[in-house]
Amino acid sequence: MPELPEVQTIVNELKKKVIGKRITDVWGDWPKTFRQAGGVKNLKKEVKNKKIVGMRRRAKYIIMDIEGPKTIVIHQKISGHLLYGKWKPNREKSKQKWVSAIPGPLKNDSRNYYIRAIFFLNNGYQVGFSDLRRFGKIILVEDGNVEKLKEIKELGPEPLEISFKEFKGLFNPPSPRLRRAKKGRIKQVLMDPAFIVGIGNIYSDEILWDAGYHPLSRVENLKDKDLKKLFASIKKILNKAIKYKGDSIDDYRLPSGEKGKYQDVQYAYQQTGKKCKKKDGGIINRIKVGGRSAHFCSKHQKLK
DNA sequence: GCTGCTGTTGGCGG
DNA sequence: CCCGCCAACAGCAG
Repeated sequence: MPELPEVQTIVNELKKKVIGKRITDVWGDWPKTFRQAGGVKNLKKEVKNKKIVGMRRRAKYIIMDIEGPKTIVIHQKISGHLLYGKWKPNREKSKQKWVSAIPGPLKNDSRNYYIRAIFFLNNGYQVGFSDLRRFGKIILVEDGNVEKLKEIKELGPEPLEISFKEFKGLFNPPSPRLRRAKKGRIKQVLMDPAFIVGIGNIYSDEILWDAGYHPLSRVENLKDKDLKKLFASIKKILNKAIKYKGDSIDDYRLPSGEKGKYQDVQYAYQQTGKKCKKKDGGIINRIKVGGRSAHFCSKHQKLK
């Protein structure tokens, strides 16, 4: 699933390819994907012949600035990921409408088959949006209104951009976000984008494994030294995952179609039944927390 | 054929 | 009001 490290990787890699290129055409076949862009037809009209001038990440959103008054905002949701390649319409009768003209993972990894949208560029390449489950969203917004989008304005801070002092302030009053001390189960708090952004099911499990807290721990029970430990693990794990170019255990792939490498080193997520990598005699267990699966070591992750 | 999984929002009930 | 649960969205695996 694309979380902060995956979205950051896609932005980093794609930027190198598309900045300065002109969008010559847009294709799409799933109206819901484009609802907040006024439909594919409107999106095409607004972005055609516009140069891509910037690309950045906010939370799990990709923000693509183009010439003129509009900005493209993309959320990849569960299975979406942006790819950079060349696709041709498939002439044969099949579920697949576009087929990669470039051999390798774009062509042979089924996670890259589900092309729902294509931005055609003036260098002959295309940015394809593969999204098996079709939950992804492409939004078109006035440049000045990006931060006012309802999806963006309620978001919490970026975990890699805040100090410990700011982090601590999120839990304890006085905080601009809180009237009273934050309460709740630690896994759900980490995954709450209105509290802190970019952390989903994979990295909440990984961070809690590293920090040594059971996912059902209550944040109101954390002392300053516990918050310090948690904060250090957030930075450490997210930075490590960016270094590994994300986790491809599920649908996420790099813009090249290749897999990230974090799944080769991950500690907890989807490791049910395996021995804990701390070699502490613990086994990775799985429970439900807020309707989501939580994976944790039975030995070293303590309930607070 | 049914259940579970997944990010995010939103609604319901205790 | 707060908390926890669940549906919705879509498709595939088991």
